[in-house]
Amino acid sequence: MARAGLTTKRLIQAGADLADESGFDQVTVSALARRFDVKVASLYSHLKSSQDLKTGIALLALEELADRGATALAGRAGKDALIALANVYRDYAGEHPGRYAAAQLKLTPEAAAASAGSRHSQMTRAILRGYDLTEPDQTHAVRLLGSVFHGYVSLELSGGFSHSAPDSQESWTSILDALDALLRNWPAQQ
Amino acid sequence: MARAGLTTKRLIQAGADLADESGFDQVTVSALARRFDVKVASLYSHLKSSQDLKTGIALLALEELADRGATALAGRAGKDALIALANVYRDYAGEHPGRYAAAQLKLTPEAAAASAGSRHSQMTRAILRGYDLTEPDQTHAVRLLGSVFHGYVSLELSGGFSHSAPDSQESWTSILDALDALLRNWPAQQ
DNA sequence: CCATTTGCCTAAACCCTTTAGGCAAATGCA
DNA sequence: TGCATTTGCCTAAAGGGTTTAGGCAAATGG
Repeated sequence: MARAGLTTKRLIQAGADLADESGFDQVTVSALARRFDVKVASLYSHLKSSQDLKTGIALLALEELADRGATALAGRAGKDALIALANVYRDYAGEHPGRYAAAQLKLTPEAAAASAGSRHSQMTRAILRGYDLTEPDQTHAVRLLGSVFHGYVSLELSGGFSHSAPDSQESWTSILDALDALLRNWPAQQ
Repeated sequence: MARAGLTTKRLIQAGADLADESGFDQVTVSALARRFDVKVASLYSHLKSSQDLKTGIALLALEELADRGATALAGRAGKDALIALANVYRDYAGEHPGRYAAAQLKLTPEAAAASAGSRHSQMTRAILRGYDLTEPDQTHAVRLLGSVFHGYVSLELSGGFSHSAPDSQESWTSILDALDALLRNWPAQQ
């Protein structure tokens, strides 16, 4: 009988595609086995567990996002960079909702350390070089931007802004304008 | 044999407690049956499905959050109100992580319409009465605040800000200061 | 070309979901 | 109080996901 050519990498890629097509909660070892037309148990030579698969998809998504971010930031600064990175998150979530959902998984400390998580905060910090913030405000601003990007995209994805005026795109643009203004005029310590 | 006295309401309450104790993904009809020392099938007289249970927990959490918000906003305006409502979300998520996770469930349009969701946007809008914003900026600001509250709390809950200086509380305070400043100086249309 | 490694298989145990049908406790009405 | 009805929890069973153990055949390599 011919072999299917399974590898951990191919399984995680296919799992990510499955997540985008059917939702991250539909990602199961069984569904993946069906997709490769292979028996379920066969996947356990390549995956430690179902959790392992999900973590793999999360790490893949974080890498892809970081790669896109790095490309988007190249040659940009200030508001330009802010908008570019913000759109990376929003567009990625729109194109890959399952992968994006996976990226929200709570990782174990080890997995988190091995993830592209630090690249993400580095990128946000890079944007802030175009503004005049010093520590600890810079860290506060990194956390604010992370919160807005993640919060907005996740509310948009769960349908919070649909079917109500104004358009989500309009709010997004306006919010990025507002964040830029805020970063240029970060309030002094109270 | 004595009866256990199950009702839909009690089941959903217990499910919410279970979520807070063990995580929302550990909420199953089976686990709930064990908690009441009852056979699994018995719960299906009170719950349509496992999904129904989860939706019920989400709706409960949204109600509780809205109730806390209404209490916190009473008699407050401006920055005071902003801080009070923001802390409602953050504190609730800290005290009830499982319930908070449930509240992020993507609801069906019918469930969403029957939920306390609109109370939440009304509360945020109420805060903005203390600032000088007119439509459509007010809606943009509502969406920004929703994004920051949800985004920050969810990043904090998933461990994003732990084990790194400065303290999360410090960033939270600073971010709320910054949002207040931003709302007082919302940039004019570009 | 044969030995070893590797990959996918069958089999089986365990848990969660959901429906169908039954018996006993609670309720309500005379 | 006594009986009929309703209601609540039960047993049974089917279906699907996870995971481990052990086996055979295909690929690999000396």
